Amino acid sequence: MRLHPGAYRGIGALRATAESHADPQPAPAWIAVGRDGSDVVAVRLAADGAELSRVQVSARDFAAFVAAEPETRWVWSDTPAWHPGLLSASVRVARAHDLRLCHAILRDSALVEDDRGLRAAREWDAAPSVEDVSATLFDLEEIGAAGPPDDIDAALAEFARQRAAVDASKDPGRLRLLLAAESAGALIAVEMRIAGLPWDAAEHERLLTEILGARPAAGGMPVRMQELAEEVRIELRDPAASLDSQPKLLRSLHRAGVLAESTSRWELARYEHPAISPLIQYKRLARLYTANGWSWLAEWVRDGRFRPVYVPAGVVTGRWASSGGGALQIPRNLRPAVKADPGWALVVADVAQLEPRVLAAMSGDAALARAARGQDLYAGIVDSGAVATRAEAKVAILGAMYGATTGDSGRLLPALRRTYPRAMALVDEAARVGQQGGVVSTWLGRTSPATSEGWREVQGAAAEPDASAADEARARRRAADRGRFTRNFVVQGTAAEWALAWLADLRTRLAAMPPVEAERGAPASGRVFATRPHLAFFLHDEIIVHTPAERADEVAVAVREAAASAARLLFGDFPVDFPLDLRIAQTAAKD
DNA sequence: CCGAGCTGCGCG
DNA sequence: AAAGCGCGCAGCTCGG
Repeated sequence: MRLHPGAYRGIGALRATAESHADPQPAPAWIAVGRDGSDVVAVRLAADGAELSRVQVSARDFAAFVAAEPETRWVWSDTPAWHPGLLSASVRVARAHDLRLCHAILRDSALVEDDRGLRAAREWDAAPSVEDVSATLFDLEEIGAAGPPDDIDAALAEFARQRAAVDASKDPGRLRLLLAAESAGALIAVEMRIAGLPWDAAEHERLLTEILGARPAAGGMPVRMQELAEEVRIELRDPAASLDSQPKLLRSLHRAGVLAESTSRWELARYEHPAISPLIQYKRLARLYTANGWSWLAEWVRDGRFRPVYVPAGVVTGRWASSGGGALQIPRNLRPAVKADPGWALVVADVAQLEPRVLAAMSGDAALARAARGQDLYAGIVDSGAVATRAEAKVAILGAMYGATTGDSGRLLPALRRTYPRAMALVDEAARVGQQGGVVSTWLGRTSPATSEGWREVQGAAAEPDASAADEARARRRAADRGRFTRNFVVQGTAAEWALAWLADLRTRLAAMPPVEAERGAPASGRVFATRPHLAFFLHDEIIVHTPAERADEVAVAVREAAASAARLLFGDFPVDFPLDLRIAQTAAKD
């Protein structure tokens, strides 16, 4: 699995960071920073890592110091601990190296030959810093404890370890690319929280009232929910039936002759009973009410912006997680509330079927890549004759990536194996390795966690001569679970890398666009972003850019070019498309 | 009263 | 129609 030789051409910031000190051209400088009381110590580093100079800057002068070094690559402990302060001073760095995130990658990467130094540096296994101090007194202790070390000596020592690990690794090029993309993502995560997602609270309330009925006066349930609950109780002939407690509801259903084993929607739907339909409706509304109702709106939307905390690499596969506000779960029916400011527009884009396309590319499966040539990969699979319908193609591909063994999906896998042997071999091999306790890696070298002690104990117990049938069954089950995890890891993780490259490249393109006049700005987006297009949302394979309306077409081009760059950066000239569904609109409503 | 664990459901 | 991956969050139950 060599990286395509052309992979580093033409990609701006990512490329510059990725090539780093191996580049024969004079590269932009590295400057590592650390805190010393309220001052900042900045150390300029030569290409070989030697210290060139050291200065001490007061906190108030730090932003100006950074602003004077536009080409510099800043090496810092943890992006949330450094970037917000610069942004609030209207300074935006082009490139950074996030020591905490890069530590986690290199510590576990199978490409790193000797990870002993990194493993010993346990202080870098810290959780990310929490920079928002609008916290309660109770939370403050946690904030003090959070984050990796932020002094200059720790930063320099860790940076030296990381460079040595990369230089001695099996594939420095890939790892540099991954570290650059990860660090760019860390910048973007902070920037998107500060800019926020433009959110029309009035439209949100209108939708709530339309769906749930009038807002309760004090602590009560919305009207429509009350009505549905009443209807359920009447149909169950159980005036006291509780709809919000799973065990109680189950007992009520049983008394009414509905012998469901759970109260989940798909199971209830199988029963014929007049209480079922209003109950399912009630549950749908209750979900909206509790997860994204008026309380959510009051807590999370300020000044027309939803500002979640994004957590880069919060998922082991490298996907982002989020903390607070459920940013990764905004329900489709609330998307009309995502609305551009007056005079501004949204550019909403997502990649159609990102994961199977990534699988085609990383496995070098030309047949799957051919099926992926058009806008709809599933239609392409039908055309290849592997399966009969688009629905089958979808369930088969998902099953291949998730490790389905039964049902429609499992039944279709043999056909998929015949038609796409290389793609299937890649995921099957990932599953085999994981099942046997090994680790697997993404395209750029992020590696799955080692087995846990508990997992190894279960496997060990089953291997004993006196192991019971139950021991063996448990071990087989746990091994299969892990196989499905590693099978999915390589695809989900590589898709996350593609998305990071897309984001990073787009960020650079947007930053290069000329600003609009201040009076046409969007002040709620923050000083740095108020007058120019900026990323406002990211979710695995989807981005939303908030832009002055007259720049929307230009932004759309940039979004497409960034996707093409990401594909080239990861997979070189391998012929696989990553087509975007892209629209320019006032709202993010899905059609 | 608090926290862990479970269930169910939203997103990809 | 609901098996197979990854999450976060709300509400409930139950044990301490």
